[in-house]
Amino acid sequence: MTIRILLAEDQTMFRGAMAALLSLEPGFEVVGDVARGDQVVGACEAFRPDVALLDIEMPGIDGLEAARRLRTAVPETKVVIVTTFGRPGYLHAALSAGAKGFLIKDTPIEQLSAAIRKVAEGGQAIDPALAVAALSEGASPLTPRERDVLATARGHGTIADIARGLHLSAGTVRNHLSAAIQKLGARTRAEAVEIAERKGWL
Amino acid sequence: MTIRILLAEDQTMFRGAMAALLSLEPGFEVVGDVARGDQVVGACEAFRPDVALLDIEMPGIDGLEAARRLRTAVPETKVVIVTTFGRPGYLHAALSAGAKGFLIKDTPIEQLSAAIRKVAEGGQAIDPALAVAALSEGASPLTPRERDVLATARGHGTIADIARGLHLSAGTVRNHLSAAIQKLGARTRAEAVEIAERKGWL
DNA sequence: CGGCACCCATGACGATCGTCATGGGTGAAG
DNA sequence: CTTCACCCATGACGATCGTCATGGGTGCCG
Repeated sequence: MTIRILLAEDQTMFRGAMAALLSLEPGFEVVGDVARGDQVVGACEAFRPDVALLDIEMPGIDGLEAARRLRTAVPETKVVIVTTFGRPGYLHAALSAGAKGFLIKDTPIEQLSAAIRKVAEGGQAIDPALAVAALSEGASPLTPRERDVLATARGHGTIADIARGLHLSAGTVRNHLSAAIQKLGARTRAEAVEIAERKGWL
Repeated sequence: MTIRILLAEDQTMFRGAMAALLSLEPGFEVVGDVARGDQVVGACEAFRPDVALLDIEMPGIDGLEAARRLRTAVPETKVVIVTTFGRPGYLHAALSAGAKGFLIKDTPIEQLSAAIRKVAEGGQAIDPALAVAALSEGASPLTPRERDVLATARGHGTIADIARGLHLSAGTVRNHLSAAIQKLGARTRAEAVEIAERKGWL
């Protein structure tokens, strides 16, 4: 019985290479491949794959959001997240989105094949190194609002801009930022954004 | 006559997939693959490939620096840069580093194969969309020192830190940053760093 | 009900930042 | 030699930022 796979990945070259390679693997069949997150649900509804390989960084909606929607729309399709960045927050988000597998792209293809088989059989496949990292890092210390402010701070320059973007007073924004800066051990708004982004707390 | 290829790419999964796929292509032979920029020259000296496929973002030294060193160390090996980010500055840097080809990873594999063949025969293969972008963007407006200061600003938080890292007075750093901010049309040091990074002027 | 955490806001303080004017030193181009 | 661009530095100014104290509002939980 062959395992039917859907591929979601925005880099055309990588997507093509993976599709070709997985098709060669005995017992695998790549039934579709998409380049955008917002095409995942539609493709899965059409092809009914056993496993969906989702990148996180994609145009449209990201892989995590796609996984969330897939869980209710096509629950029989198991999700494996394959991402470039081993951010601990990503693993948390992926698991709570119902993903059964989580690998970073810096792992050999043999492990990817093994993970696909394991997940197709109803098991799980989590990158062990990332699991310990996620445990040691812990969850985000930021309150939801602090997260919002920090996320808006990435891109817009001045505090006034952020305040305008969130319909808040400038003082409130400064307070949230100050709290975030302290919690993250940063000394600048920019540093705080950098840290939160690296840990996947954005 | 087969084309001998060396692969330099830090993402294991991508590297493995490309190696497998290119090996299947008739007339191609992947003679080696490395994961770090500082292993490129050594591997090329050992294997003498016709074409070296270099990623830019790599640990050790980046693909551009590797291309520069390769030109004097193993001049018979032609360089093709394959990178994730289509930053105009990258194309400039790659060409002046002696690269014969330049593609972004968001292009089909068939075009990669075609580019490899063209370069192996002594021709060139430049992504046309990027070429026009590089021409319209133009070269970096930053002076060398402004570039240094901006590069140091990415990471270190306060001006005092940057000044310490470059053995400068805080005032001088502020002046260079002010000039860079104006030239880039930014309103914040962080914004200026962001813009310069996106255009490949870091 | 009484904590408790989070949200929003205000005001004030010192530190830092971005801008400008100014000046001296170097090296390449005319 | 003059001009020009770049480098480094200093000082001063106003704007912004990060911190703190304080207060009122909400909703959850023991």
